Amino acid sequence: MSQKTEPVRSVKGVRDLLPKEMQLWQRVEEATRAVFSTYNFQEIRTPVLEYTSLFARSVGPDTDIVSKEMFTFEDSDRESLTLRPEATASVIRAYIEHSLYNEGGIHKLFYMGPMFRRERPQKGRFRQFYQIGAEVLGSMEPGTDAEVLEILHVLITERLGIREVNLLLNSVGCSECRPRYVAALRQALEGVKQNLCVDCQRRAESNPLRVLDCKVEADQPLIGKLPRILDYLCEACRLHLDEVKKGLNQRKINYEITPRLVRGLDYYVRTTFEMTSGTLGAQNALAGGGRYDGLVELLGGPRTPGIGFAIGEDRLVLAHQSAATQEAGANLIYIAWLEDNSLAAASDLARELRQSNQRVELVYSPMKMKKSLATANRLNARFAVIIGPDEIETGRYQVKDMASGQQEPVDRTGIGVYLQSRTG
RNA sequence: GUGAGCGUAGCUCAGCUGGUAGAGCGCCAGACUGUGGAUCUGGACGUCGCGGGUUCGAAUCCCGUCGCUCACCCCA
Repeated sequence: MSQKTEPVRSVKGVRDLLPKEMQLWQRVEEATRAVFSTYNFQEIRTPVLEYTSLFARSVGPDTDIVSKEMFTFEDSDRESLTLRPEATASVIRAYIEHSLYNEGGIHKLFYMGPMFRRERPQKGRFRQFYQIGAEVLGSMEPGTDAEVLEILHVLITERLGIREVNLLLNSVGCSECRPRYVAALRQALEGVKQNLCVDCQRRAESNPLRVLDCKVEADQPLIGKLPRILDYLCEACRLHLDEVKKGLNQRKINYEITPRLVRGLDYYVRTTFEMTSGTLGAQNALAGGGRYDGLVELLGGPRTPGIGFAIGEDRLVLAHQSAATQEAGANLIYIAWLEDNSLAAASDLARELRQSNQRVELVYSPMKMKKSLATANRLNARFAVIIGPDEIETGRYQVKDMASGQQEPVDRTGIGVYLQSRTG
């Protein structure tokens, strides 16, 4: 009889952002643009689709992102394409491809948009997620690092009022000093690794730095005794870190030096950081980033220092949610018409009000007064304009303030001004 | 990739040890024929995720499967 067809549905780990939640997203994005603008950052948009080799070369072939989390497929001309898992590589690619370095000076760029990683979804983690990011190209000054961190701080804690925020700071050294540290770490692990969890035993071989990131309680005492990268930094890296710390102190931005902070992308050098919030659940990283002085060169451009960060917008919205409420129909004007012959007058008025940028709702189905006002109420309208035979005849429409219930007749010709002055 | 929990009305959920489906909210209508948010009355809406098994009988028990959620992992 009624054989129901299987309804279509969305792909695992991706989701629709419905109008109700989009308000929050819009507010977050507006604040973001405003902040970036004050620091004279300019927006850049790069494609979602890139050649796979871009990420293999920049992010690193042995990272989790590249080795198991990318949406990669072969195009019909046999080219391997990938849905971007992050945007720094793309921004650098664009910087090189369009020879922006020839313009001279420092490039300060920001972007926002969807990224894709094929992970198992959970709270704050999706397969299509959104990042807001910034990249500064052409400055190796520690003052730049401090300003980049200042932007994060201003946006997240000051502008968006997110609570329980921690800024974790570390230096992962450079190509000169990091290998020395990794060697020392490997050696130290040889002695103790049989007492660590199975994951750590594996990491000790494949990626010793990852051991530092282990969260297993029983492993902590042993990990605490491992060599610290800060003790192995070369002179230049140590000075750089000191200057960044000074910059943060001067700005009165709280941070925590975290020698165990390791980033999941291979291109980072020197300054690395992460911002977490206790309001988020297990996936508590709100933003992360660092310096990547060798990346532009690695991707075929001129030697150019860089630093940047990426904020997880989904998580930012999640954390922002607590403090946010906004009525749907702010300043909405609802037009309640009563008889067929008043519809024309209603739609004329609607068009006129809209021309002066007022938000107007006009429903075309005929309704009784009672239902019409109930609709206005549900839409959370600020005013209802009542137009019926009496109003048409007198040329004065009833304007009702929905909050107070008060209403008064207003001259047809003066309605625009009347409403304008009351809805701001 | 691994583990745990959960899939019943638009939403939130109840339904004990098997007897064939309920509440609240929401929605629609009326009480109130040109005045909303309160109240009352009535109404519509369910392949009980899907498939199979056990049984006279399954939302309930068993197996499988799909989906969602959270956690591990990893990261933003």
